[in-house]
Parts: sequence; structure tokens; C-alpha cells
Amino acid sequence: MSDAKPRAWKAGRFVAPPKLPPPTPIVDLSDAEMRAAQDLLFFGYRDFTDVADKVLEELGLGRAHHRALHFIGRNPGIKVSGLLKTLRISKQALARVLNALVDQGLVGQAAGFDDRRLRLLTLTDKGHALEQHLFDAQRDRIAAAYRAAGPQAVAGFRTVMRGLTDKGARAYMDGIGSAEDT
Amino acid sequence: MSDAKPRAWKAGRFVAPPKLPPPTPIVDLSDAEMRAAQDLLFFGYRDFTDVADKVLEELGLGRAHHRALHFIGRNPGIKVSGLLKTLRISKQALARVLNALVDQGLVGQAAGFDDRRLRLLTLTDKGHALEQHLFDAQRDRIAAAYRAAGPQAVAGFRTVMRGLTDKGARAYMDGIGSAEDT
DNA sequence: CAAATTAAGTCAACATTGCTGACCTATTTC
DNA sequence: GAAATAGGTCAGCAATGTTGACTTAATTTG
Repeated sequence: MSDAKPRAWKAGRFVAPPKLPPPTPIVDLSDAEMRAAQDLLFFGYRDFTDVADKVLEELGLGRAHHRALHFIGRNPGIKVSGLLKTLRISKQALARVLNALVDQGLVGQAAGFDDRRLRLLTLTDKGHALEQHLFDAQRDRIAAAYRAAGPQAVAGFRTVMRGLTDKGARAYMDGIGSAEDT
Repeated sequence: MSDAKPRAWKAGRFVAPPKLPPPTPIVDLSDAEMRAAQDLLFFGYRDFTDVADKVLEELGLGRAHHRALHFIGRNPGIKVSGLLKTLRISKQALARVLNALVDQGLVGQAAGFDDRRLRLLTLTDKGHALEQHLFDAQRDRIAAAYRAAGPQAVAGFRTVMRGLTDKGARAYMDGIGSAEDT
């Protein structure tokens, strides 16, 4: 790339080294900083989920229902096994939630075309409306935080959060729709 | 503050407006972006807590115990009421956890000096060791994410996470030690 | 084609962690 | 001395997670 050959050292006048922006400035990884991050994650997640929980409470649904609605809405036609991998809960725990959602007409099922053993999950209109309602509450909170922080901060936020996640989750987020291996 | 009086408009030569860095560049607040943030928070929090949960499992303790240990360690001498406000759980739910920790010699109590009704909570040596052990697991994960992301991203992460939290939690984080009103 | 595998569902029992209501005990404050 | 405050405790219930064992239907494989 560069034609510059190594130059021999030549004693002479003092020349101030070029003031480059620190190339990869050191990140503060002190315990204090790491514990502050723990706090941030705890409070951030708590307050982020709280706004949806308040809506759910009035409807007699729980956070688990919300999670299922969210991921079905985001991955229409997701298989039961896909949802299990995404949520990382047992088949029985999911069944309780999923049955409630189907009973209430929020989630619909369709047999797979090639493989009729599969139950492909989708939101019904009613389910979509509820999910949208829950989303609205959280969207407002995220939007306010994003707007106040500015685009650079948002990019940083995404980078760090992404770094906290497992490989599988990262792959999932890269290709929404293939909700396997999370 | 300023002596400038409103100046009348005076027609004249065209002068290019000063090229400022875009004042507050637009942040992407589309639904897609907001939903991606939901995903990030879900997976990030899940995987962040998972590493500590694995340690806790071996010890027969739960996430609730970890939270108590964390906030007592971070705020030595915290009052029971302070912990209640921070964790936002009921007195009875906290009692169950706290009694277990005291019984196992992980947390110590001391009556307040001025007001002897208060139970000031601290970690015992044993409790401190356990908390440190749990911290280590999460620290590694955060440190890796921070290191890979770089200081600018970390600053952005903190800004956004802070923006997601309630006023009370922000006040708490500003003045660690006064764990009230969270 | 019969056998094995896979996707999903179900029943039962249990643990953790949250909740409310009701009530008790010290201690401090008015 | 009465009222308020900080904390503790008992009892019961709800949401959400777990494991184990078993069933059914559909697909794949030898």
C-alpha cells in the first residue's frame, strides 16, 4: 500500500509526534465500570419491561405471553420448535402459554405444507392488534431513549448489546425469519 | 445575557450558510428499528443473566438471591426499605430471600446507630466471596463486549440504557450509596 | 412395507419468585 | 401516652419455570 521504506533514526530537533486520535483507545474495564454495567442492565431491562407489564396486567396475561406474541409476530409461520429454541424454555412451559393464546384466538396454527407434523404459528388479527398495543408502549420508551441519545449512541448501544448475546442469538438477529439456533 | 438587539434584515450579497455538523442528525425510529431493539434487550439480558444463573444453580440459589447480594454489596449498610425500593418487590418476597441469605451466613445485619429500628445490611466475608464469584462470570461477558465495541460504543450503550430507565433509577446510579427512590 | 425417528401435545408433580391480606413487635416521634 | 414508622411473619395464591413419562401423527429409513 505504502511506498515508505523504513527510515533510519536521525538525531535532530524535537518534533512533536502527530496528534492522532488514539487508535483504539483503551476501554475502561475496571470492576467499578463492570458493576455499573450490571446496574444499567438491571434497571434498563426492568423499566423497559415494566411498561408492557402494566398493559398485560389489565388483560390477565403475563410476560411469557408477551414474549410468545412478540416472536410469533416477528417470525410469522415459526415452528413450535423454533419458538422453543428462541425462548429457551421447556416444551411444557411453552404449551401452557401457547394454549392460552390459541384459546383466546390470538394465535393461529397451520400444518406445514411439506411436513404436516409442523404447526406453523401466526398471529390472528386479534393477536396482531394486541401485540401492536404492547409494542406501542415499549416503542415509546425506546424511541425516547434513542432520540435523546442520538444516532452515534444508538449504534454503540446496538454494538454492545449484540456483544453480550450468544452466537446463536446474533445469527438469529442477522437473519430475522430463521428463528433457529438462538 | 446577550446585548444583541434584533437586527433588521438587510438585503445583500449571497452568503453561504455556515456548514455546521448536522445539529441533531435524525435517529431511525422506525418500527423495524424499535423491534430490533426489543430483540436486543431480550437476548442481551437473557445471555447476560444466564452466565450467573449457571453458577447459582450449583449452589441452590436463584436469581433473586443474586440481585440481593449485588445490591447489598454495592450499597453496604443499605436499609431493608432501600433494598425494597431498589428491587421493587414486596416485603414478603424479599424476606424469603433475605432470610435464606442470613441463615447461610452470607448477609449480616446491624441495628442503625441513631435509629435502632433499622436493619443495615452488609455482606459477610462469605457473602462477599460469593458475590465476587458471581460477578466474575458476568464481568467477563461485559468486558468482552466492551472491549470489542470500543469506548465510543460503550458511551453510547450507557447513554441509551440510562435513557431507558426511570428517573429514580437514574438518580440512584448517579449517587451510588443512596439507594432510595429507585 | 415395517421400523425408527421426529414434531408436537399432554398429564403430573414440584420449585422459585412474585403477590395480597392480616397481624405482631420494637422503636421513635409528636 | 398515642401515633407513626421500620421491620418481621404467617397463610394462601398465581405465574412461570423444571423433569419425567407417555401418546399421537407423520416422516424417514433400512
